[in-house]
Amino acid sequence: MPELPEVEAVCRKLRREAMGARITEANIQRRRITSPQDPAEAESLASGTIDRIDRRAKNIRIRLSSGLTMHVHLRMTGNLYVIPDHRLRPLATSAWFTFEDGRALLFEDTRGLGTLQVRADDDDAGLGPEPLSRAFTPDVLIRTARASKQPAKLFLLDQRRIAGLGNIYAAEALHAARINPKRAISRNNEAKLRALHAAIVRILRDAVRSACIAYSRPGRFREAEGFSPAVYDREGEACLGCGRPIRRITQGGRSTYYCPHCQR
DNA sequence: TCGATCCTGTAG
DNA sequence: CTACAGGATCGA
Repeated sequence: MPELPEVEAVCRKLRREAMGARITEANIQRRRITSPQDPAEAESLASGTIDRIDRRAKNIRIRLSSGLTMHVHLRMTGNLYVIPDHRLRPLATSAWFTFEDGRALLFEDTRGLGTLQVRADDDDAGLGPEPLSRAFTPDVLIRTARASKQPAKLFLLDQRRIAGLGNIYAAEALHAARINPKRAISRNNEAKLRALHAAIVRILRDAVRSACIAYSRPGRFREAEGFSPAVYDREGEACLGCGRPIRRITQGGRSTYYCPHCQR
């Protein structure tokens, strides 16, 4: 389930629970998650105390006292959280890191598509601006949009343009801005692009807020109340704007939900 | 720009 | 049984 807001929530919770912890043992359970890095190398590098935890796009970065950084990407089904004892780890464990105080940082991932690498730097090459940072201004969006021939939906999913938007929130933002997902992003006028910028920021902020509430509750689970999609996963249901049915199409191999009437 | 691919789980 | 899943990369 992780898109930017959920990753942000995971990150903030980790920051409260794992900052300053000393890693005494690292265990990569699924070899492929570190690819192309050798799992043994990742294990040997993941030591020392945790100095900083932050997020870039959908990556969680855990900075270690050695100066190295663990880069964790949860992909579709990953989750990263602290458990009281590593022996409590679930079956679908991709990696775990024991702390000096007996707790453990757990990387759980049902599908196992998530990744973890220990790298010498915060290498973000190629990622676009963070949509919730000051760098993401309406003018930045307008400039990059004008230069792209991609369909609007694929443009929003392209991490090189805007870092961190995913399938749900891309669809929601396009609906809020009344933009047709199939149409080239560059063919929208300035007013629409400004509306899109505002929609992205507002929707992500709201989603971060509800994700944080959901994740801060005891247990390791959630269920984001507070956020109910206007179009996502609502094929055939009534558009909240015009009452006509929401349609589902495929773009880039993934579902896009939109209202053909409101989003022209 | 498409389709396949990495995996497992669940809904229909 | 098939289709699909909130992600991203690769090669044709």
